[in-house]
Amino acid sequence: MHHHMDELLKDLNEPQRLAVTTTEGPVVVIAGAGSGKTRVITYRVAYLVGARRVAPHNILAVTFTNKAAEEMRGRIYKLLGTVKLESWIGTFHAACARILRREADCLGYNRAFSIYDESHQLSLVKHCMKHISLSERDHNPNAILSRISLAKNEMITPEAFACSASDYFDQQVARVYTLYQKGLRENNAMDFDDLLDNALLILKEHPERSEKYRELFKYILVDEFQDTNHVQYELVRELAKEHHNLCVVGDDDQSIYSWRGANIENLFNFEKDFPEATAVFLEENYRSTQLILDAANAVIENNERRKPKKLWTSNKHGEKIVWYGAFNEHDEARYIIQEIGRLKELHRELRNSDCAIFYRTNAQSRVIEDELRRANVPYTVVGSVQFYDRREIKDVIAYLRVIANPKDSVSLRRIINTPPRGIGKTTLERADEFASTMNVSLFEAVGRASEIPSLRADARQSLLTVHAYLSHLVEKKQEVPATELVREIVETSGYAQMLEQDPTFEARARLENLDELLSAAAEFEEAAGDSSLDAFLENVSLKTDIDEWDETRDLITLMTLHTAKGLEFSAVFIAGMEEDLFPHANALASEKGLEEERRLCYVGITRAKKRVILTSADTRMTRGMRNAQQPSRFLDEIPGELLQCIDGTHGERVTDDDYSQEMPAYEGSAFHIGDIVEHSAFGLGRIGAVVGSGEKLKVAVRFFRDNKQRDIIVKFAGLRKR
DNA sequence: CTAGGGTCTCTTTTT
DNA sequence: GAGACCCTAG
Repeated sequence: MHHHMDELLKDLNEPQRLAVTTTEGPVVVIAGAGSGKTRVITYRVAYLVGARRVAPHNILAVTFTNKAAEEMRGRIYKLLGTVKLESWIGTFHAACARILRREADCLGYNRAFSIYDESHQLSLVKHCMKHISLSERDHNPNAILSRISLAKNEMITPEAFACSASDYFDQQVARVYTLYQKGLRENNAMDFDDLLDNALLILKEHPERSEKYRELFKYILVDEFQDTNHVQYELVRELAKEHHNLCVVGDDDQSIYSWRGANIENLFNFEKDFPEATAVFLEENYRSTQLILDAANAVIENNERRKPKKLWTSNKHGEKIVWYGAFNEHDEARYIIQEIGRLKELHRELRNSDCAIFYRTNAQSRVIEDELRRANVPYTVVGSVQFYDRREIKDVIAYLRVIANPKDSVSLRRIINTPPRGIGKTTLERADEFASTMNVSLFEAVGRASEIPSLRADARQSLLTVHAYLSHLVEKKQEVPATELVREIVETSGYAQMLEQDPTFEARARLENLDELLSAAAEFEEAAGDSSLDAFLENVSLKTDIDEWDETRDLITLMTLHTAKGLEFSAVFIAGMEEDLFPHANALASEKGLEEERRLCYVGITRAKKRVILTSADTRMTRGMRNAQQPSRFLDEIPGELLQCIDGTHGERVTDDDYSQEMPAYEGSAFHIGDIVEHSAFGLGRIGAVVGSGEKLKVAVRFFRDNKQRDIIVKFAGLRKR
């Protein structure tokens, strides 16, 4: 060990040191933004290993993203120098998957189980709905899926759910949920929620399998504790039962995942559940200027449900926060780009990678990207269309999944006719039918196509051919590394051929992406020292958005506010500071929803070290409609003396010549945003959006009578201006 | 069975 | 404005 532990502790302030050295018993650390939370966690692990001589494999450290885990691993390694770390550092989902690969056979899964991401889940839900003739038109599969997921977050089984389903919607959900869960089992698959649920099940009901983990994890650390859900909390409690050395770190003001089942109460209740817990508060901020903290504090103070605290810093006061009110979203984007250029000229040391643009919804990135591209400014978007979300990548991965787990019929369905092999809807339906009557997997049914009399001869042959092809790969998977399998699939499945025949630029890009997938597999193999297909697939399934981000490149970074949590930048731009966008309309129904939006705003502001630039637009195109926007209430919550307001809607605008063409849709018409109009049936209202022209001129009107917005086609409605 | 075109829905955030 | 999905013609 090249650091003396005393030396190490000198890097810490008083409360940080307390959080690091209180190794025995439960500890809760309330760590404000920028208060050195990561430092506390890494030093704590280093301290456990270095000073308390704890074996690394006796430590379980749970983070929110793989990237955070890797970073932590790297930092600890640096602190300790020579010690090789074989500790369990990773996300909840990764840790659970690791346990389940070993133990899930006692729940009736085999160790090659597939992990279903959202798109798999959705296809399974749709498949189940079809089975019971629920139309997708009347029942939104996404809504059903999220209801199911929330139930699973609470460990509510399909049976229990069915019993308590009171309204029509829940009753339908219950039917789907039952089938869905059955489907997962038949496919030897688990979704993200199952990873947690099943791990907990083993802990609670299979002590013979789980005792060793309680024993093993002498020290447990949980980061971002405010974003844990019920099951995660239970998991941690179970695991800590033996040794009680549980340290949780979190910040109630940064809880932003309640929609995913996260329960902020976990943090509030910790001291009740563990009365002997040591509580540590970290309120000294090392990241931002005092002015930025003042603004952030002012915003978050509007929340009722929080532990009162106030961030402070010894950093200097700093520049005012800028609010630029743009004419529209293009103007907004151009202002941001121009301002980054200005800042870079002003501060020579400022790099592109010191600047970040945050937004509430992924859709907002498109316009910003367009303008960045137009201005030739190098940028990267974290999340949204990630690499592993691309169609061709998903297709090849689906092949791999089928090979790893032939029972995975969701994946099989995806690729059975990609590239086209003459296996259409009817053929697949018949194979499906056979599978359920014979009670075998779809894969097996395909292999026994000769026994399905209703099939046409050519369809039967196609099924047998694809089955033989896949079986051949299944046999091969033991002998060759994952990289080799990827190469073979691309080359021999006809997938590459299909793309090569397609002359479009897009097909070319897809081919390149497949090469990229090969590199990714090779890279993983090298980094993990594991060339097995299962390991590669697990790595792919549990990837998080942020994991793909390469911050060493000098690019301006675009991401959602959610993804931004845990990061810091010199200059932070937050675009779309408008009512109904941020705070988002869907969150406004409840005070709780609004408070979460506010926390998101707090997260955004506190990412900044030196500068915060907030922008809003007067009108914005959403879903092909131009809408009038109001500035976000969060702007009002920042004290005026901390704000420098720039009105971009008059005078010197950041415009561009060929842009002015975008507006004619309503320039010529008699109806404008903001106009008061009268409708024969709905009465008076105010125009919020105008789209189209001539015959097709359509306006969205919010009527005063019921405050509801309706799309009105002017020609039919005989709308009159007042 | 496939391809292509037209129609419809959607957008909150993601492990 | 974009992707998913359905329908229809070959």
